[in-house]
Amino acid sequence: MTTAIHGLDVYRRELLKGSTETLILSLLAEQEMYGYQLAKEMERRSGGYFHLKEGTLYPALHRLERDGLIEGHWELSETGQSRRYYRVSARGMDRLDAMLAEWNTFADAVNRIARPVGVLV
Amino acid sequence: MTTAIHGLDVYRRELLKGSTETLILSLLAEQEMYGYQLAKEMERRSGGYFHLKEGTLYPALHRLERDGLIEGHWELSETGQSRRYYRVSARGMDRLDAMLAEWNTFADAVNRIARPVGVLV
DNA sequence: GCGTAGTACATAGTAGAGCCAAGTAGCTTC
DNA sequence: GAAGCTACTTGGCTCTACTATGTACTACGC
Repeated sequence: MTTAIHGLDVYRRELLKGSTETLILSLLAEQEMYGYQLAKEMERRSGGYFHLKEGTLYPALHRLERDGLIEGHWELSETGQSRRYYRVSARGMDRLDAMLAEWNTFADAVNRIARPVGVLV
Repeated sequence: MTTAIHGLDVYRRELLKGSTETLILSLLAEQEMYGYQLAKEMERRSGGYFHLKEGTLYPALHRLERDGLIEGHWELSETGQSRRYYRVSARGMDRLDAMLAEWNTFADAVNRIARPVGVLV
């Protein structure tokens, strides 16, 4: 019976909702990257915690590009594989700032409710 | 044009996904409450940041009860209104501990990616 | 030559959560 | 008796992460 464990898996997935785009923007703001590279980098930095699936990553990139927050262009690697590199637009940088501020506010609010004064784990 | 603002609204809503149940469990772990009271208390503590809508709150309570994490019972207020009070079950307390630990891990992972060393807002 | 594995991107379909909207119902105030 | 607050319920909608599958190229071992 994996019910209890499964509950936490769902929980982690739901936590991720709304954060993936911030995470993607954050990484691209540092450096131009293509999708696959981005997924690997995110996994590396989070110590394996974040493992973006294709069905999450690519639609998210498409959304960000559609909204004008990132800009993509094709490049051909030396091995002959096509890669789509993305960089953050000016508008995307503004949005990233706003999202990070929002994340701060959100995390503070959660801590005010879930972690009353003096309670440490 | 409210496009930019709207984007952030969506972001906040999505951030909330996966956290509401933790927040509800946290408040109920301190004290028995009924739904309406819980919503007010959450709003009060978060300084108005969290404003749970009925369509979010009550289904969430039903889910938590269905999963055996909280237990509810009806009481009649002195004004004659029926209220459903909830308290956290033993299983719910265990789950809450796991969720708070998960929240910590998640928040750390986000900060590792979105806030590289030395970058402060 | 062929199977396997890794790289790299795309997308149809599914499930779950928050929200809107509308409804029910009791109480108070005017 | 209409409005407004309290208090709970539910159907339908949207959005997002995931599953699964497909395409296509490269590299390796046999």
